[in-house]
Amino acid sequence: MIESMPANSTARKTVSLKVLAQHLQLSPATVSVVLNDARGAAAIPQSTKDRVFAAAEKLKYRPNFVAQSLRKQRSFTIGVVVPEVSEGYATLVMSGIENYLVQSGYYYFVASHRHKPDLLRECATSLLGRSVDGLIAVDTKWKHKIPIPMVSVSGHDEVEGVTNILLDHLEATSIAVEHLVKLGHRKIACIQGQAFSSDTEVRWQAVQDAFAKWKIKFDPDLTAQLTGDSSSPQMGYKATQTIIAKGKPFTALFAFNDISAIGAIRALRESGLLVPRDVSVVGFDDILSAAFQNPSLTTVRQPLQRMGEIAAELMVRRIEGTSTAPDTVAIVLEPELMIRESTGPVRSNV
Amino acid sequence: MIESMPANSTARKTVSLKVLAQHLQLSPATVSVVLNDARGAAAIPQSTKDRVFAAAEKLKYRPNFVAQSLRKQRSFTIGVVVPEVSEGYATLVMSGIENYLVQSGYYYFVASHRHKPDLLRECATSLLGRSVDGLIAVDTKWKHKIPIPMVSVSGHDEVEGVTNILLDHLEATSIAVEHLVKLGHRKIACIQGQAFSSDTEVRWQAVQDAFAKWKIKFDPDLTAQLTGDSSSPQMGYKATQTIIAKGKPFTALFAFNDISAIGAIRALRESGLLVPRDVSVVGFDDILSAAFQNPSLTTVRQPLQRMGEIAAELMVRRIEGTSTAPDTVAIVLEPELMIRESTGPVRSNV
DNA sequence: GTCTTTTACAAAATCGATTTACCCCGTCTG
DNA sequence: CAGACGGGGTAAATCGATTTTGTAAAAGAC
Repeated sequence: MIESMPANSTARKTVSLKVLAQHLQLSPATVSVVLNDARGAAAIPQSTKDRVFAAAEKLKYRPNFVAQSLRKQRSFTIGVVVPEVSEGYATLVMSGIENYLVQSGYYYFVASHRHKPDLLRECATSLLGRSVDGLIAVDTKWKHKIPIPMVSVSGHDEVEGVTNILLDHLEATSIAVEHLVKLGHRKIACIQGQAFSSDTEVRWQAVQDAFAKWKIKFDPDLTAQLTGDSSSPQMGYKATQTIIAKGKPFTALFAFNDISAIGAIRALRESGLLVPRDVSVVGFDDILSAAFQNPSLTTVRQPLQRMGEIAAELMVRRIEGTSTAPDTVAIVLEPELMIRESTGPVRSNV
Repeated sequence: MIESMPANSTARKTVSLKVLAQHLQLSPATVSVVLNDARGAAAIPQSTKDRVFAAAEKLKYRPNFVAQSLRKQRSFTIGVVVPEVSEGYATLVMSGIENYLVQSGYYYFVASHRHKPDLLRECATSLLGRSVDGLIAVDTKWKHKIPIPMVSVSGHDEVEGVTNILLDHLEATSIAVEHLVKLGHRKIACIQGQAFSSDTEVRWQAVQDAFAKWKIKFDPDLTAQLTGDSSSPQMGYKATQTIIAKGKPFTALFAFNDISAIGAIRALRESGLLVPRDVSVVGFDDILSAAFQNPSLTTVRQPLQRMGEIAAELMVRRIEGTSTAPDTVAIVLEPELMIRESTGPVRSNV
């Protein structure tokens, strides 16, 4: 440290408003007003404005985001709470959220709670502490009211101030069951979601309704629930094994989601049942790899990416106060049945 | 607005340091010193400290993060740049990054560039503008020097100040080819990665080396490159079709990654080739669904989640100045061959 | 008993913006 | 010619912390 710092040091400090103003022989206030075209900017002559813009450009002035946030009490950041980052469901929604947010100048923090209630509470408060402008919860049960706007994707709890974005589950299960029924299936096994999943209860109720509607007899022995808190196909694999172990015949299986359907197909295959020859399998979600399974998966498509986009849009609208809708409202999206190879007509000679 | 605000309004402002101090009849400075156990706290008697802590607890004082960031010139936020959010590769790395970051009190912004160079530049500057403390690039080619610490996962460019985390590609391709050779394969087709993928070049070179090492003749006709900028299996499907169309026989296929391997299997099946009976297929990455394909995928496992964790750890160490390693350094991880159902011995009667 | 320390705090500067409230000067109006 | 008005700005407050510096009073040293 004997030598003095060379003048042309590469460690160029970022220019602040103050140095920009000094350089212009103006006050920071004026420069700020001009750059933001704030009220009062009308009084500044165009010549001065041009000088300001030119200098800002030349010195590459970028307002400090943190300082701006502090002053404006807005962070242009929203928190996204998901069960797990490395999961097809959540990432599709996140991708939709991002699509919308980038174009609106927002960023987002992701926090995952791994289905642990205390972790959920913790990441909520820690996001709040980070001054996010809003919270989007994905596939997460949420009971509390929070002091900032909140949008919930596939949350089914009605909480004050929370906008829900959901799939039409009645329609979803109905078209799936209808598809199976029209293929001749009557004995339909079911995989129920994990207790912690926000869709489990609603979807299960909808399945019962669809069974009733299509006059399918409901058999508890043809049902198993996903266990464990991972989202690996392993869980669907195990669930299917327990159903098979009961020994009751069935010709179709309606899985809670694609991940479990994939595991189910493996379990079926290992016990000598071919899909779709012996058992037709229907999944749920239409994750990216569903179309490329072997056999490719017939599944109920949730427009997950779209749901993310809508969530983000609603969020931004609520934050910026341009929302016309009441805060607590539900947006219902329609499912689409993707018919692929994993379902087929029931074999009459079995 | 005629009635005055009720005293028990639910709109409780968050308590700032100032109101906490007022409540304690102390100055903000003192309270801050106590709460942060800063130098000078030694002089404060325990009784006062206790009062401060108690009041902070009672009023639920949470320091304003934005204000803290502004003052400390540290945002405890790092930027993560990925090609695409909804992609198995990136999400696994992200999940590892998150694992480490939460426990260190950091959050992260995700920005995706969809392989567009201008978008990449843009999201870099916009993250910089958000005052992130560091940048982690995942599967992204990076040429520029930036004024903050940077860690690159699977980046192969040597840039000053950038820490690289990479897989031992020589070993990776070697064990894969060895596996195929030992099964009797000699005619091995290859799917090359997209030009924009950061691993493409290195891996391709490594494949050539492995072929030389195991004395496999390299045939350009048994090679196709992934096209398009999506990461769907569709690309592997098309690539495989072009290889098949050439009409040259082959008994094994080494795909650039699992996604393309999945598409490849479909293309093979559609042209009447069974996996692994007629053609063995090896993937790369070991994404979550690889084990649950049908047939399950033999693949070279990259410890993606671990790589994310290491990236995050290095990043935090560099930010906090506790890194012992030089900034520009490469961490090399070892691959693992996951042998599953998609590979088998070559049939002698073909 | 004076001088120096230590104790126990508080005032004020700072981080980098935004925003409110003025101020000065010239011109126009009555 | 006094007062109003508008053009062209600036000083100072503010957001909510941290940090440096300062300063009374009490305690200890000699």
